[in-house]
Amino acid sequence: MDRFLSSFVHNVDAKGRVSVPASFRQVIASRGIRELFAMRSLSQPAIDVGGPELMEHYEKQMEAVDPFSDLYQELAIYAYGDGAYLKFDTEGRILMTDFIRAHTGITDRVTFVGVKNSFQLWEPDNFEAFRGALREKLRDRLTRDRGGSTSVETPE
Amino acid sequence: MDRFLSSFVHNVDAKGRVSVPASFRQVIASRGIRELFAMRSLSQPAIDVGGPELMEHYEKQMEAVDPFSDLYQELAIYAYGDGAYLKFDTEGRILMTDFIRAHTGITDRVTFVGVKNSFQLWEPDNFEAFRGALREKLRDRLTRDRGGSTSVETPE
DNA sequence: CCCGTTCCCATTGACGCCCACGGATGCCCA
DNA sequence: TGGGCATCCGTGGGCGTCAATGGGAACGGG
Repeated sequence: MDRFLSSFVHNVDAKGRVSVPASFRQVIASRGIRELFAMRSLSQPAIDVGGPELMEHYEKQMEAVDPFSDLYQELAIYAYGDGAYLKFDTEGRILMTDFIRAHTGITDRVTFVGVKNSFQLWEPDNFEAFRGALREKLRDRLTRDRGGSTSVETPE
Repeated sequence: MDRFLSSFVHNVDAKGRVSVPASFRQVIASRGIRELFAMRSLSQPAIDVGGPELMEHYEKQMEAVDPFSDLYQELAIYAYGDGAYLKFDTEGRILMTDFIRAHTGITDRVTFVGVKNSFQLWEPDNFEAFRGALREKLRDRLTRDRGGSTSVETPE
């Protein structure tokens, strides 16, 4: 039970707060994550949330780049300037800031999606559409690769 | 929590004052930074702000240049000539001087961008445009040469 | 003496902490 | 096996605190 799994839809209250799923909080605690870090996903209208590894991932990549190059500077701005800390309140809730809303389209509901070592925040309809498209894509690929006599069934 | 992280937009009042984000002031205090340096970014319409390491960073960068060359002279003038020490008032605010405004285009709002060991001052619209372009650039790089040594990969 | 700069105080709006409620779940015991 | 109970979790609201902001007063240099 140490990885983020499954997805949950939670409500945003009038103050912009959302409860982080209890199971996610458990994972966070068991991993010893103290500070929750959030980054805009590069390819999706979603926010990636996780521990410091999320940022360290980019730091590692920066090590291979000339520290005085423009690319290095740009990576630094992306890794450090384009994210935010998320603070829990005493109830285990986080705030949907403008930074999150603008990138995801979230208003009054949020889908939490577990992605192993981190999780994502989505606007529920967006995620539903994305998930549907993703399934189809994967199904096509699977049927093709397997010679595709029958469709591939996934448990719901 | 000892690095400059995330970005904030603050207002400039009629006297030219802006509140430095509380979290940045906290980093400054925890690092024991006494004097805040400000100088022009070499590659962006932004001001770099930080402690003494910032100046050392510039100096290292300039070491690659012949100290008696015109380029060196020009770099020195560019970076130092218009550089400044920033003083806080009792409220934790700094002044938007003319040289800051001229280089960045800042008028009545400022974006503070954390970049690990220092932070930057941007005119909000400029930064937003820059950030958008940067995201696109990094995303292209990600999808184009996947697995390449210089590629940028997202976690998971 | 005037102007710019720094200090001090007031306001307001956001955020963190506290408590309260209701539904669902799981547990215990008959 | 089924009913009742305790607990946990998601949710909502009230309140105190602090940060961001704005304006006025005092100070100092030119």
